[in-house]
Amino acid sequence: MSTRPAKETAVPPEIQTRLEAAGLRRTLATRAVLGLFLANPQGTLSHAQALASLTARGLDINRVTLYRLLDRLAACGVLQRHADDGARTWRYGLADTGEGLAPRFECDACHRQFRLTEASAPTQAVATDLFRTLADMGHQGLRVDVAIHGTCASCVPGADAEPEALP
Amino acid sequence: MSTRPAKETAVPPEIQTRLEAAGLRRTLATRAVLGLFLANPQGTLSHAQALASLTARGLDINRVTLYRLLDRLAACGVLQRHADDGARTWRYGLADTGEGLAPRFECDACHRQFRLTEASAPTQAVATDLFRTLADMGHQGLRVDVAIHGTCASCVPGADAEPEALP
DNA sequence: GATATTAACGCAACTTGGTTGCAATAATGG
DNA sequence: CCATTATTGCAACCAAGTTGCGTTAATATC
Repeated sequence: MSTRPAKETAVPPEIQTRLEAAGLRRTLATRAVLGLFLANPQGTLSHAQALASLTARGLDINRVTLYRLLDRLAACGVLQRHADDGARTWRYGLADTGEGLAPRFECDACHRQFRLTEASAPTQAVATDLFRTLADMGHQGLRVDVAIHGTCASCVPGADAEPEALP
Repeated sequence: MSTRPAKETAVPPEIQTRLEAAGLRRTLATRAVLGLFLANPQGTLSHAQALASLTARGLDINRVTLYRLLDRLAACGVLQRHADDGARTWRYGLADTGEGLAPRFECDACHRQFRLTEASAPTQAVATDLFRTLADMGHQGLRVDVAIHGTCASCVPGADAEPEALP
């Protein structure tokens, strides 16, 4: 086990820009949390999961601090926050950077989530379609959120290991 | 103001069936709540909203009772429950009966929601597409939930009346 | 490098939406 | 009418998230 601090995942310029634009300070916690999400760009984390990961890495961050940090990152567009259907919690994930509007898969069993980037094209098409319909009705559509609920591969009965549901 | 009890909206056979299949009893509360949703089939209600409506109609139902009743109705497939992105609450609406998978519109300002039945066809198409992709990946997709976030017509700046955000 | 400014932090108390245990009621089936 | 069992109401409880406030530490400026 290395004695050096965990290697920092490189921060994409896209994100770097947003951080600076919002005037966020580069604290230990900020970098750690950012690294957490960059390590698994398609996944999402609940506050509890993130806290657990940080603690596991030796970082002792106050839970309130983490709440606020996640909020801040979401506010400046680096993270995206949405309610978890199933658990009554928020989930955070890296905000969609490119064009594609990727649908999310949400496992009803383990509550894990991940973006299905490969399926973003058709979704995008429907989205623009919907926006048009809405505009005609006088509403203003801002974003479309496509969530697929089901059982993920590793939770399907018969899979190797059935991961325990995380908070 | 009439002294007769509020007229009961006719319960569609589809729903009737599910109620009986689950062996639910036809209590005052059950009928009242059902009527609440049947009165506005496209809309959704939070627990708080439903309770307020019931109270406004003179029904004095315990908040816990309502929680449980809503749960029961959702469990037997009459209602559909999903987390409200924005408020940290559940929202209930009549379950989709027919084929069409209607996307939901969710107003960020007043938190009201309603189904866009007219836009269900293209959404359905994408859904079946997604299911196939997911199946190939080893997941078991069960249902797709399309939510559009935005500002509804009556909350768009310049509208006649801006309804206050409801809990 | 020293200093001022202010974002970020940690703690404790609080709020909200929802859940649980249990005794009292009231639909339904016979 | 009686037995059975779903449903109700109450009170206490719980988990996730929020707020107020004094302290710490990035960043900017000298």
